Amino acid sequence: MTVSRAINTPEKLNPETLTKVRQAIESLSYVPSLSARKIRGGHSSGKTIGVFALDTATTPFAVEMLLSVERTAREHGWNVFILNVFEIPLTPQTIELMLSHRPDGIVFSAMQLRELEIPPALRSKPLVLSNCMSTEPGVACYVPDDEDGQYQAVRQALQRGYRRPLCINLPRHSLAWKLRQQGLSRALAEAGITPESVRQYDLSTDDAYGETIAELERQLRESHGKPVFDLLVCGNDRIALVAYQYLLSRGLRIPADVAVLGYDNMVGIAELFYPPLSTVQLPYYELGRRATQHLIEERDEPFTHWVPCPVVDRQSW
Amino acid sequence: MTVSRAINTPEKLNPETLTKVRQAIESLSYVPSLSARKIRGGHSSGKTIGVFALDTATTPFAVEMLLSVERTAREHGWNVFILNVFEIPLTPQTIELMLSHRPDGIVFSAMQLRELEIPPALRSKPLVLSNCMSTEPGVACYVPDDEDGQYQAVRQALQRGYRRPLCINLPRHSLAWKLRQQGLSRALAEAGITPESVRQYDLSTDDAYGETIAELERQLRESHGKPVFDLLVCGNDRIALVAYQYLLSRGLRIPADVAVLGYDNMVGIAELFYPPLSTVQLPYYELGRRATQHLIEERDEPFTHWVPCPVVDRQSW
DNA sequence: CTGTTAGCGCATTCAG
DNA sequence: CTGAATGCGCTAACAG
Repeated sequence: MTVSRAINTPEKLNPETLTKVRQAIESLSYVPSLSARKIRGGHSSGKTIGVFALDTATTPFAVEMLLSVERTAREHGWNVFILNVFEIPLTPQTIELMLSHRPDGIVFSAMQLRELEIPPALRSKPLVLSNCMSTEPGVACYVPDDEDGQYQAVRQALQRGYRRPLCINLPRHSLAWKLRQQGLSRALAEAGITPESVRQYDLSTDDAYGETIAELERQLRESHGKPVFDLLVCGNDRIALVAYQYLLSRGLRIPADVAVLGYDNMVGIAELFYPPLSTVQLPYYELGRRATQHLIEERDEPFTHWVPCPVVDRQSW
Repeated sequence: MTVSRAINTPEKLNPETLTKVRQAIESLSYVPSLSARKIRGGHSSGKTIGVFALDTATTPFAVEMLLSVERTAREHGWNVFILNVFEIPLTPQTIELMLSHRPDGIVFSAMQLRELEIPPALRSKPLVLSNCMSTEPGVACYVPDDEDGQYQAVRQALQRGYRRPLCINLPRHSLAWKLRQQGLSRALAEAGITPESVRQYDLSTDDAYGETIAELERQLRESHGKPVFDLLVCGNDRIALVAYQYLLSRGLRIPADVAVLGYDNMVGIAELFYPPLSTVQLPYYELGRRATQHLIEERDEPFTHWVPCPVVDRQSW
């Protein structure tokens, strides 16, 4: 008991006793058992957040979101437990593993923005989604404000004088597609450009490679190598990467001949574009942070929270 | 007690009782508490591996290593707890947090190959390093066999007829530098090329951007745009990415004018090179898997285990 | 086959 | 200020 007090409420101990206990702790390198603390229920050792992480393998850039959950939680004295999952729906075993940790709150995070079904078993606890949305309403979720992100970016591009955009969009079925279109339209409208006049191509899958090149080739062929577009708006940085190489290899200069705008701001990659890529940042860190705070502060706002996507101003426009 | 048996040794129960218990479990959606199980010490619920993960923020590609730890452990009924760390040496708090989970074994993993000092407090438990090495001997570690990886790749390139390589290497102080040089020399020697005759440039920092372009520019200027090298051996895919864009923008064709060889095989990126990048794969998944098995099988082989780096044959050579 | 006892490590409560 | 009793959820060991 005295040891317990030495650790949790040292001020309640006689200084001499405290010193002695501390020496013992030191020499034995004693550390209290988290399991034993948790079992008692008295949350003196901090509560626990359980995190489901989807798509970590395929989209590692987004791990920032997990790091921010971990950081934010720890700053508030909470513990975090991350469970990587590779498929949805979650298997019963996976859910049980999560629940067996007795989390005080659950974060469901997807590295790739998606909509998904939340198993009822999870709704018994405080739950928040990060970078994903629930098919059913009544669940708090934090997602990138793609509408505004795309709007801001295109608006800035337009302000710089570009007038003839070509868009290579994410697949139409993706959650972001519609939002981005709205943002684009809003910016276009403000500049007095009719949406119908802008060239658009929707990728059919997430694989950007072949189609991006094919579309660019088509556009360039039509105009004998001189692009009729002066701004290439890409659904993500991966598309932009492919486009860059293709454009560069055709002797086109970026941004002199054509400006390029990405989306995502892939950590450690976007800076390596030649020239460095102007893009819109997916706010992974913020997503994780806010979702975590939602849990910690026991907020009751079971709706969609839009997190701003800052425009990252580099040299491709 | 009967519930405990229903879960752990159902065959010891009367089928009727079992059914009843299971119904109760179902209707209450009861899941045993991991903490309570762990506290008892009897490892009926599986042991626990604690993982320190360093550099996760800056090098997210390597998360595969963490996923394989998680998978491998789970396949063997072990639990995993990952603790991301952002700096070394580890702070006492971080170490305590790890220890408070009472792990049965510890994996120290670095996303970026490095050498580091292991705090004595950790050596009290079974310990294994993944993608990093200890400054002191006597610690088991699993690291990429960069010597052989570089050797294999250059050998294959030489077999394809390339004869005048230019190497843009990792910084000289990096752990991989020497190994790669040895592999390179071995391949060169086999082909009868003297190491002195090959052009080499060592990056001064991990930031590839400026120096890579400057070096390429220098080389091309010397020879009036016609490269005297027919093979560009890059210390990593990021260097290759920068080089690609520069070469392409100078009207050079890959691999017709110059072949490019990367290193790392960055997931989701190397495929997007135009043309797709031939590179050497850093075996993150294997690193994690073997390190984990080392712990699970309680191996006693406290030395460096070299894990092969497969050559990934794409279209840049 | 099922139930009882006991104890894992900790912290709340109450006694000294 | 310090200690003893108690119970958290679970299961090994033993009793019925």
